[in-house]
Amino acid sequence: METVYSDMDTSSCDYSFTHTDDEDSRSSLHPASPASSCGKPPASPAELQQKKRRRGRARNEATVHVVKKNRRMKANDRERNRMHNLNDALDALRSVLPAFPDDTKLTKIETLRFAHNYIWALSETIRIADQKSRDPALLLPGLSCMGDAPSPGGDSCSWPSGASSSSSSPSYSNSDPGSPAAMDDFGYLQTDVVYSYTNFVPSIY
DNA sequence: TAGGCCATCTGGTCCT
DNA sequence: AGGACCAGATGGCCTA
Repeated sequence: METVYSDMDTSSCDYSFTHTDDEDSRSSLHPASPASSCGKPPASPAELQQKKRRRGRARNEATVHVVKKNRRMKANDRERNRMHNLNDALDALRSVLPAFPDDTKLTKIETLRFAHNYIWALSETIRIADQKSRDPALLLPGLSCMGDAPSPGGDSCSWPSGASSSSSSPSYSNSDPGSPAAMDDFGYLQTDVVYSYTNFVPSIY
């Protein structure tokens, strides 16, 4: 794409710039046409004087233009860095989330939704464990898999709908079958938390 | 080839 | 005034 910068006094044939995206990175401005090639007859001293003034103004505008351009480039640079920081944070988030067997990198939106649901699952686990520690006799129906001995088969473990008045099921439930994380054999059984999480995965994703 | 995801640019707005 | 943040536009790459 080429943009023509000609916000100067065009009648003077001075300082008309062409600009391409490539040139942006090099911060170059090209005079499109030399001032002497306007094909006009020689001007009177008064006209020359006026022309000089106009050219001075054009130079000022050219300076303003260059300043603006430099400011834009700096802003672009900052924006780029900002987005890189954001991506680094997303990578850090991915790194603390359980990895998937097929090593598929979660997309940005998937990472955020996954993290949201994962946090929810963990807090549910803590809450239920806390409840159980206070009253061991308390057995929550539908959470039989949350005990001390998770069944590796991961059979009918599921999160009870409305297990608590203080908890709500994750709002981000993407059950898109085409999603890279929709997997069947997710066999990480390191802790109860992870176990409950892994059993939860099919429904949170 | 369409659709999804991503990086980058850009202009506007808000904040310090 | 300058930087941070945001959202829209655009183009490239990849995959079904």
